[in-house]
Amino acid sequence: MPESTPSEAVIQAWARLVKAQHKVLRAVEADLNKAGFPPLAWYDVLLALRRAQGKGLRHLEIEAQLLLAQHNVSRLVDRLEKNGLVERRRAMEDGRGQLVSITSNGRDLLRRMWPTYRAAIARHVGRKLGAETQAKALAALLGQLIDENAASSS
Amino acid sequence: MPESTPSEAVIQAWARLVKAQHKVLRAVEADLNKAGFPPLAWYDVLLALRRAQGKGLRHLEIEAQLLLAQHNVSRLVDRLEKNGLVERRRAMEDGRGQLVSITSNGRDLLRRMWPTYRAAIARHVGRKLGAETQAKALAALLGQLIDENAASSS
DNA sequence: GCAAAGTAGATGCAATGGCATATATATGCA
DNA sequence: TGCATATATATGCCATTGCATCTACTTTGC
Repeated sequence: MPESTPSEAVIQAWARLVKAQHKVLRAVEADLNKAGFPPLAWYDVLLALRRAQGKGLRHLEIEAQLLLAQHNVSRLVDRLEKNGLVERRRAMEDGRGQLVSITSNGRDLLRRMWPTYRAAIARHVGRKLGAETQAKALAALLGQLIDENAASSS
Repeated sequence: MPESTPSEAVIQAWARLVKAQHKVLRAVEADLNKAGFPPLAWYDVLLALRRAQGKGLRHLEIEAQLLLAQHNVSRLVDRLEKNGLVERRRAMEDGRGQLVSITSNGRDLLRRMWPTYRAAIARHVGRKLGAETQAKALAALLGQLIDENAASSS
């Protein structure tokens, strides 16, 4: 059953999802930019690489974790490499593959960005949500939207 | 008091906000694209114009409603005009201003897009939220993020 | 009434993203 | 083995966005 007509509440949730994210993301990016830091996408990639420990990640893994298109990963990694934040080496099990790993400069950037980033999250998200329970509720609901097979019954 | 350290729940809410919006927006845009329709931004502008009735809107008003940068409004309106979906005329109270209004082609596009758009919202948002109360709760929480002066006490 | 400052919108340029396609390697199967 | 197909990543081209600046008109202060 298609259920092609969403309720008013669903439409409003959708509209606000787009608007809230847009607004908050812009504000956070602006704070980072003002402090002289690169865009959030760089942070995200570096963080994923740091979590992967020394092993490094394949483009495919970065793509899946960050929901990026393949060609964008390729070019984002280019930029990071050009800035000395990551290194590429060929994946030995697969001659087609690249194994991308974070450099010490990359780790350093992560460390230096975090205080600014953290403060931006607190200001633009934490401060707007009165209580801790609201943050938890929001995280849970958004989790459902991300989840491949949530609800769907109704 | 700066409160520069957000709780884990806030950080998670932030991370999921970005991820959920990204994922859902992509999916909705893909559905529209697959059906041969222009990007959502066009719909948003046209919808704002239709709501403004015959009077039309200034660039400034579009900018504020859609959270767009000024120069982007200028070019987005260019594209819409080129496609015969909107008309510009000088604002008579202010010689610098443009008054943008929707054409009948524009109205027609809105009508034709809605069924596809609506179905996409139902599929990518409605279906993931089990109950109506969840949609309402999500809309309310996201509303707080958009609200200029929400909470802030804590 | 006019110069100075302000505001609305446009535009050149560089960076980024999307789409299609190219290149290199890997795998499957006759 | 060897060719057809699949997979991983790169790249050319065009559209869109961001940033800075430009132009045209308006308002303010004298």
